Amino acid sequence: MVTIRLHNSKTRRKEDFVPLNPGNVRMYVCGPTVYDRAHLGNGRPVVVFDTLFRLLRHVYGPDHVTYVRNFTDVDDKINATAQARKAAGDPRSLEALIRERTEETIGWYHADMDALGALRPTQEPRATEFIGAMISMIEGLIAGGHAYEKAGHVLFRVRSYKDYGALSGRSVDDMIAGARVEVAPFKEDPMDFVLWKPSDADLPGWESPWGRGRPGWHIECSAMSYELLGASFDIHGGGLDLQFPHHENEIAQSCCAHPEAGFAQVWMHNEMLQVEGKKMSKSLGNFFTVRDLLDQGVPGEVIRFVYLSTHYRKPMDWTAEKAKEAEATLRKWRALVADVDAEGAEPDHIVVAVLSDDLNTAGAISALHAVYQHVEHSGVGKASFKAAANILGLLQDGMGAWAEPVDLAGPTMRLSELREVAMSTKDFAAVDAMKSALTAAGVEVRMSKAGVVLLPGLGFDPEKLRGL
RNA sequence: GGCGGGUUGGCGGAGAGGUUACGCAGCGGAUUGCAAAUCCGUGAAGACCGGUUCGAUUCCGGUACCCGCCUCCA
Repeated sequence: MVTIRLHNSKTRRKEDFVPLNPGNVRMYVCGPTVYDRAHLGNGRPVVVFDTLFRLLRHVYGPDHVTYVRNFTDVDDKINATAQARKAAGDPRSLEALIRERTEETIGWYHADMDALGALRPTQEPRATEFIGAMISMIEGLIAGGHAYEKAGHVLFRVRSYKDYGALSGRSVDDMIAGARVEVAPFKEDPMDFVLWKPSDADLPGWESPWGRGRPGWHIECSAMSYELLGASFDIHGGGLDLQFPHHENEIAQSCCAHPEAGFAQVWMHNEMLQVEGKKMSKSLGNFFTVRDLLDQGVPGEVIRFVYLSTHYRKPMDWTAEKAKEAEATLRKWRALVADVDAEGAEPDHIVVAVLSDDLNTAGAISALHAVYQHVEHSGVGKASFKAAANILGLLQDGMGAWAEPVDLAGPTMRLSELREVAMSTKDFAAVDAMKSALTAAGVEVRMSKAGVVLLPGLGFDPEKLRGL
C-alpha cells in the first residue's frame, strides 16, 4: 500500500499518515458561510481537499473514508441580508428570509463546486441542525471550569487551556502585547472568546440555559466534528487564514470538552490565493466568483487544473495566462483518452507516489506530462493515464463537454472543396478568406495533406459561422 | 509590535546534498500553398552574504525584499 505523507501544521513537519482506523479514515474541513456566492479563493480548499479525499479513497477504499464539510448558516452577514430584505418590505418572517437565503446560497455552492469536479462530502451538516450539540458542549465546558457566563454571554476561558496558541505558534501574552484584541468589559481575559451570545428579537435565536441566543462561530465545528466523527479523528483541514483564531479555538474547545481524546491528528492548511499577483479584493476590482469565471466560458475543469498546478502550501496566483495553458493541456490530454474507459484501471504508480508526498499536485501534473509522452509514443497505458488523472479529479467522464468536438462538418467540407480547387488554380484568396472568418469565430483551423480539421476553441461563437 | 511563510531559468512551477525536472514561450529542423497543429533537437536558474561539506540551488546562520494571520475574508 502507498504510504501517504502529509505536512502537519500542528508539528510543522511532514509525517507518514497513519489513520486511527484504516477501516474508516475521517476528515473534517471547514466549509463556507452561506451568505453569498463562493469566490475564487473559496474554491481552492474545496479542490485541494477533494483531491485528498480522492487519494484517500484510492488508498483505503471508497467506502472507508468519511469526509465532513459543514455549512455555517448562523452568521451576522446572513442576518444582515435577511434584515435588509425585510426592511425593503418583504412581509415574510426573519427566519423564513434567513432560511431562503441560506438554501439559495447552498444551492449555488453545490452547483459551482460540482462544476469544479469536486465530489460531495460524505456529510454536509448545517450549524443550525446542531445547536443542541453545541449547547451540551458549552455546558460541559462550564462544568469543567473552561467557560463562564457573564452578561448573557458564555465565554471560553483561554487561560484554562495551557496549550492555547500551540497550533499557530503564539502565546497568549504575546497576543495581548500585540493589543489587537477586542476589548469587552465582561471578559475575564482579553483573549477569551464567545461560545454563546444573546439575540434580541430582530435576530435568530435558540432557547438555552443562558437565555435566547445564538452560538459563537467556533463552537459549531467542535460540536459537529464530535457528533459526526468522534472525539478523535484523522485530518482537519481549512484555509491558512482559519489557523488563528478559528482552529486554535476549536482545539481549545474540543480538547477541554474531551480531554481524554486527541481531537484532530493531522492539521492541514492551504495557502491563500492571489489574482494576477495581487490579493483579491473588491477595492482592487479583481474580486470574482467561481460562477463569474464559469459564465465567462472558463470550464470548471480548467479552473481546477489551475488550482492544482500550485502546491497547496504555497500562495497560488490566478492568471488568465495559466487558464490558457491549462486549457491547451487538457484539450491535448482529453484527445488522447477520448474513448478510453478508466474504470477499474490501475492509476499510474508514479503519479500516485508523487501525489502521496504531501499532496504534491503540481508534481503529479508534471508526472502526468511524462506519462502522456510515453503513452503518446507507445500507444499503451491510456487507461492508467486517465485513472491517474482521475485521482486529481481531472479528465473525469461528464466534465469534458467543453473539449468535445462540435459538429463542423459543413464548414469543413466547404473549406476542403475550396482548398482542392485552389491547389490547382493557385489562387488561395477564397480559402484564406474563409480561414480568417473561421479563426475570427474562435475556430482553430488545421490543414494538412490528410485533410482539413476544424476545432472549436474557448471563445467559439457558433453565431459567427452563419453565412459561411 | 507579535507569529508564520516565501524568494528557482523569459513565464509558470516541482523534486533531490553531487548525475535532464516538467509545462509554456524562444531558437534550429521536419512538415506546410501560407499558417496552425504535430514531431525531433536545443540554449537558459536557484535574491544577497557567510558557515558546514570533497561538493549546496538543496542543510545552518544572517541581510534584503515580498506575502499572510493577529479585525467571525477560505
